[in-house]
Amino acid sequence: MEAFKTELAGTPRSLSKQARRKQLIEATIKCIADKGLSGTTMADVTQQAGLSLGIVNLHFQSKEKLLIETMRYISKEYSSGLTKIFNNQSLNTEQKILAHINFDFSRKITDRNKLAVWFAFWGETKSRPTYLSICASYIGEIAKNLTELFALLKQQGDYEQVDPELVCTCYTALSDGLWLDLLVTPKGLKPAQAQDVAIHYLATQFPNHFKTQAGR
Amino acid sequence: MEAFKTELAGTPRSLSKQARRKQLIEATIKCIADKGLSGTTMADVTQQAGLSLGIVNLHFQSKEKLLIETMRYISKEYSSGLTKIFNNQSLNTEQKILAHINFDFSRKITDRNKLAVWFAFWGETKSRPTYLSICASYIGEIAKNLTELFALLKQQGDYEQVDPELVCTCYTALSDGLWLDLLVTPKGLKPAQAQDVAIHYLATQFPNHFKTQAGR
DNA sequence: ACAGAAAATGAATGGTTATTCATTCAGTTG
DNA sequence: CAACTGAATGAATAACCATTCATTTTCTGT
Repeated sequence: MEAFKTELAGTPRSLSKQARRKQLIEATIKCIADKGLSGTTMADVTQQAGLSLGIVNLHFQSKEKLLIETMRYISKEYSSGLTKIFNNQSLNTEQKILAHINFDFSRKITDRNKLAVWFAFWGETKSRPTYLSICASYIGEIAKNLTELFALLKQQGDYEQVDPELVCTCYTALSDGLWLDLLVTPKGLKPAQAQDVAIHYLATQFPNHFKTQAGR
Repeated sequence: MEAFKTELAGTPRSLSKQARRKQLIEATIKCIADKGLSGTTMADVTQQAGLSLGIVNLHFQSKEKLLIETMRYISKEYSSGLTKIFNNQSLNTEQKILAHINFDFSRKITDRNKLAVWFAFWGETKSRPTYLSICASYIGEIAKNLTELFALLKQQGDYEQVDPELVCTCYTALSDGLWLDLLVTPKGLKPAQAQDVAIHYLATQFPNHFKTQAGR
């Protein structure tokens, strides 16, 4: 029986180690959202996880490394979702772009706890370039893919004046700004409305493919 | 002589107090940009200002209050600049919008030290609603004014399909996202290019008033 | 069931930092 | 110029917090 387990996705012990790390990272996300990056202590994180004080150092060696892994965790979650869409052979260009937008404003991504973590890290980027270096490559990849999708749609839809790179920059900045809005004024814009704003912009570039939603 | 001074903008003593506070706030901005919000200590701030350790508590009572005043300082700087434009009787609607954009991407506003402070505070907003409450009223006022300008341009330019409120939301989110870009990837987008992106969007709404810049 | 190993615990430690306040310094008044 | 007033200083304090590690608990293989 133990041989069986070992031959699968790892020994029970290593599986458990991964699970513990994930548990601690998710507790960290909750703490950063609740208390801010500066207000999050090891005691907070371990209490949130329902574990003992020393556990973080056991699994991550230091607080700094826990924070870096937390940043990596949400970066990967975001970028892997988009990569899956981009590589999905059964979707055409238009459907991929639509899936991209749906993902950007999905419940998973607009979860205020995670948005709080994103912006907590962005706020420290200038003083801690490590945080940036973690997600820089993901961001570059995403921009490359999205630009390519816009370029394909330009060809297919006969949109001569469209500048795919500019549209990618503009769309990306727009979604960043909408996420900030969702984070700081939850009583204002709702995710579905934020998505409508993003579509409103894309409709200006690709009017035959995207229609601004009527009313709200 | 003392009566004279007292009747002006305050006694020399109080003037000096204001100057000291400003000096400390500016030192705080520099420190937050250099070391992050969590990494900024009282020793850092006072050393940056070239003053002694106890001075912040003397003038602001506590670190928390210093941070709040710092947030208020940059909020006011931003909103008062825009209010001045909005109230400028010698500008027409189009010129006011153009002045607004120019201000948003001016050196004063896109200064990375100040952007770092903005985003440092945004990142803590969820856990510290005080930060939000400080600038919430400024933000509301700015949105109201900008929406009004877009509504006027809609009338004057015969842009029937334009939704001024939507355009305001979209423009505001777009500039937030572009500022984030300027902060985190200074090697990428430059302020002038960011401004071109913003104009590119406005050109889709008001094509007779704004033209997308050729090339970059 | 037992030995050995890994995981988890949390009290103790040491370093950091906000705040205090007795003292010093600078400016003003009579 | 002497007395007074408030600003500024920075050593001392007290609280906080990341990290360590001796001990306990839990799991694994035989």
